[in-house]
This record gives sequence, C-alpha cells and structure tokens, in this order.
Amino acid sequence: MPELPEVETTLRGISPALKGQRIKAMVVRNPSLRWPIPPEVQQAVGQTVLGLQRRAKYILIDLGKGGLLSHLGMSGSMRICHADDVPKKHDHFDIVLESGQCVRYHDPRRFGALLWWDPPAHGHPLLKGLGPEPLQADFSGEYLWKRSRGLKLAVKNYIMSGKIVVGVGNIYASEALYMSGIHPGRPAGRISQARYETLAQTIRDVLARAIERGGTTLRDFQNSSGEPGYFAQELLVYEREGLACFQCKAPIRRKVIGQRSSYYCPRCQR
DNA sequence: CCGGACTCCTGGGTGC
DNA sequence: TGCACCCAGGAGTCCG
Repeated sequence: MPELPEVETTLRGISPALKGQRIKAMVVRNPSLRWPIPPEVQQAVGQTVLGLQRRAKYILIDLGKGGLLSHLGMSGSMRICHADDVPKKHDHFDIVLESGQCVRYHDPRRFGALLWWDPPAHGHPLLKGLGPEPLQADFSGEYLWKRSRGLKLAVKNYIMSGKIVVGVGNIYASEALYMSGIHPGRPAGRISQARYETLAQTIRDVLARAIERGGTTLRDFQNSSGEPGYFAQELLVYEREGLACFQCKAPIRRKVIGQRSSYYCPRCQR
C-alpha cells in the first residue's frame, strides 16, 4: 500500500500525539510481522519521544538512546486512538502514551515491521545502502543519468530500486514515467541526461502533490485519523488499463515489468 | 556486481 | 453460496 507520500502522511499524522510524550507501554498482540517483533522494543517503555523522522518508507521514532523503526509494508497503517478502544482484527501493536492516547498499528498482510534501533539510526542494516531522498537536493536528473550508464534494467525497476532513490513505489513510478513520456520498459542505460532531468522533476512533482492530497487510497490506505487520501482521483495512468490516455486518447496499457503491473500510454511513452 | 524470481500474508473481486 | 483463481500500494533474500 504505502509509498513515500502515504508514509509521510502517516508520520505527520502521528507526530503531534507522540512528540514530547512518555511511552507508558508497548502492547504487542501479534508479533508475527515480516520479522518477529523483538523483545527489545520494550526498551521504549518509560522513554520520551524526542522526535520522529522518515527515511525512505521507514518511520523512525527517536527515544534518545535508540528508538523504534517501523515499516508499513503493503497494507499497514497507523492510527491515533485511545488505549482502551477495543482492538480490531489485524491491530498488531500499540504504542501507549501517558496521555492515554495510543498509536495503533493495523496490517492485514503483515508485511510491515516494528524493530528497535541503537544509535546511530542510519547505521541500521535496513537503512544502510539506501539511495537519496527524492525530495532532497542530492537527488537530480544528473544523478539518475550518471548511475544508470551501462544498465539494461528497465527504467521502472531502476527508479523503484531503493539503492538508486527511495520512496518511489509502483503507483508513483508509473505516474512519473507517464508524465515524462518515458516507456517503463526502456533500458535505464539508454535514456539521455535531458530525459532524466525531466524524470527527476516529475518524480518530485508527483510525490509532492500526493503528499498535499494526503496520499493515494486505492483500497484501504487510511491516515492516522482513519481518513483516506485524495490523490487517487488525480492518477493519470495507474489502474487505467483500456481507458483513454488523457493526452492522446490511445488506450492505456498494462504490462507486468519486474513482477509488478505497469501502466503506460503506448503512444506518449517511448 | 548485477538482475530476475521467489517469498512472506490476507482479503477482495471475478468467473464458473 | 462455494470454490478456485488472480490480483494487490514492499522489499529482503537467494540463485544463476
């Protein structure tokens, strides 16, 4: 489910409730996420939340002497509720605060994660080797172009690889490539620097706009208040197979690239 | 060092 | 209704 805009939306939603609060309890109802929730997360109890940040699609909660690291996987969401609200099916853990509120993690498919990190956070194995953040200055068309020389990999897989740039998932990769006029299956090494400049810009644009709309809700994404995101109505190609391209009216195609559905216009994208 | 296939899991939709 | 099958927003791991 969640790509960068949905994780950012979640982070912004839970931050006010968490910041400066002391953690009263860590309630784990089902530890069977992608990796078992380790006992070390209990170190959070009694600690005060100093801050939160996002790195790629990971949420980092800073508790001073380390902290929590969570990933939403394909179907995860976090919601602010009261600690005594009755948990629903797939509500796997709670971060209970002294305020009486709690952050409740919901994840039907259980591809998400809750782990503990010891300082420095960027030394965590999952965060090492990640590429630049697409909304920061070290991400550019020149960078994309330089790193792609000689690669035969499809450009869609290239921009979805966290080693190159983080946070671009299946929806926004399709959208940015459409906006750039680049065919998703084109070998990454056979795209000019000028076209990569366009692609870097469209990646930034689509992510920024999606954050403004609170993310994309296709099926079940919810923000920390239980509301959907509104970017789905602005999608230009994703899940529009057979419908007319907004630019040229040709039918949008779906093709599996790297085991994932890719949507593109066969006329506008080369 | 690639790059591609496989894997973890539940639920919703479709077609018979 | 039931059932088989396909598909889904991620990404680490393994293998050639």
